[in-house]
Amino acid sequence: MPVVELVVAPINEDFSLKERIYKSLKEAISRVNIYDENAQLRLDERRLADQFAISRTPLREALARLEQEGLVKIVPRRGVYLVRKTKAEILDMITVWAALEGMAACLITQQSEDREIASLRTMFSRFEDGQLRAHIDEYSETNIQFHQAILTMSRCQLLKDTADSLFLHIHSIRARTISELDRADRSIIDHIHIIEALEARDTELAERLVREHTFNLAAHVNKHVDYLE
Amino acid sequence: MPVVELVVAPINEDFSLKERIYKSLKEAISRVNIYDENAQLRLDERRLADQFAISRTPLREALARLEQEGLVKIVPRRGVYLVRKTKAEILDMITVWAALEGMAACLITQQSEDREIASLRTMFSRFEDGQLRAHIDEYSETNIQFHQAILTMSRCQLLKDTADSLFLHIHSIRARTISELDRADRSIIDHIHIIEALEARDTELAERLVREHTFNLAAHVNKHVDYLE
DNA sequence: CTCTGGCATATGGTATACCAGAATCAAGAA
DNA sequence: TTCTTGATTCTGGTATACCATATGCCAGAG
Repeated sequence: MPVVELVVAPINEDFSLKERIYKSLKEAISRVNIYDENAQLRLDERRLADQFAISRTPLREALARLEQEGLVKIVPRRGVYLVRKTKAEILDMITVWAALEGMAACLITQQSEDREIASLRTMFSRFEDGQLRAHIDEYSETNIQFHQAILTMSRCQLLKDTADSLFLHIHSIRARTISELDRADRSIIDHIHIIEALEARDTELAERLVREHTFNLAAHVNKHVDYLE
Repeated sequence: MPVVELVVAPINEDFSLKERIYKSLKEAISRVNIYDENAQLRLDERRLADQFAISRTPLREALARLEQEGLVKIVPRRGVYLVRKTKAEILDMITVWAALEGMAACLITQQSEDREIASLRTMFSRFEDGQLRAHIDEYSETNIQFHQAILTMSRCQLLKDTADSLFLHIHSIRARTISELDRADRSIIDHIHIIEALEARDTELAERLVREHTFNLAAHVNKHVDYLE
């Protein structure tokens, strides 16, 4: 049957400026190392509005959302500031992350199919013996993807969404600490053990390993990270 | 030394309108049974602005925050709507809640003092044998306070904050289901067992009991709650 | 009666103007 | 020099006007 009707695209195009501004700002913030001592923490509403070539109104609505998310702090009549998390807050985040990812592992052992779990293994195939240290940057990325995959496989969208909102803050920490070689070695071993526990459908072990892995990060941060005040 | 200086109140008064509007709206939303078939889900920006006697700008910034939180949905050129969660989303929330409260229980067994844990017992002293059914409404409130207390005692502020953001949605469900008498009986027994596990510093048991208790709510919702689509 | 098209209206989106508090700096007094 | 003080400027807060689209009503064509 030939097409006799005009078929048009559903058109969606995220229209609103405030939505695009929000995403754009969030993306920009994630690229700034806010813990660098020279980091510019102050944002200027009017200057930003100029740069985006929009008025302050939609920009302010985007900022209101970012404040709700804890990325910026708006101080009345003082300014808008990027928020630096304290070490205690980072540790709190890691604790919550451990709870979320642990639950995800728990769910995976109960409902995922074998081949799904097996797919986790392939993520690390590139980094077999000896290849790890040569591709440390690439591994850092894979490391993050692994944890994202765990959360996604839980099939609990909120679990992943909640973790994602923490991710932005933990991201820079994890990427920074993984570059220490011995931690990368340790990390990949932990991951393999986690995968094995998932494959064995050992709910308690899988969850325990995930938590321990995450709490190792917490311990590391607690001991070695000093740039948080 | 006599007071020779003018001593004035510390002045704080949450200045910004948008902050007060935000809280006020959130509070108002929590009082509406959005699942009632007659519930008015549509919000009118201009009418609300009139009622608050402010302009639309700060109101819209408050709405932007509420949207970020998932309480309302702003549809471009259509309107602002209160969000009805689907049953699947409620179940997801309960899953995340279980992860959070479970972690809280875990932390409590490791770091709380005995007297802190003991204070949980006193919450239920009013409802000893036979008194429960007579004060079912009051118990519903205590029930909620118990779970809040667990999260607070974890000393992980983010754990509690994250749970609080879910609380608004779960609140009405928990309050509604608890009024079935047999569930209240079961509930108080579960709570006592949880407290006993905490007192015994049995980390794994405490966490498991908390999770099971929460998942019982999920199962109940899954089976008996039909007003969510 | 049914359908089409246009107009009036409602509603959120955006731009702009103005306000008030805060910071900065300069000038003058001690 | 140092402190006070006031003016200027900067910044976020708020109000208001206007825009574009969605919706509903109604008249007119068929």
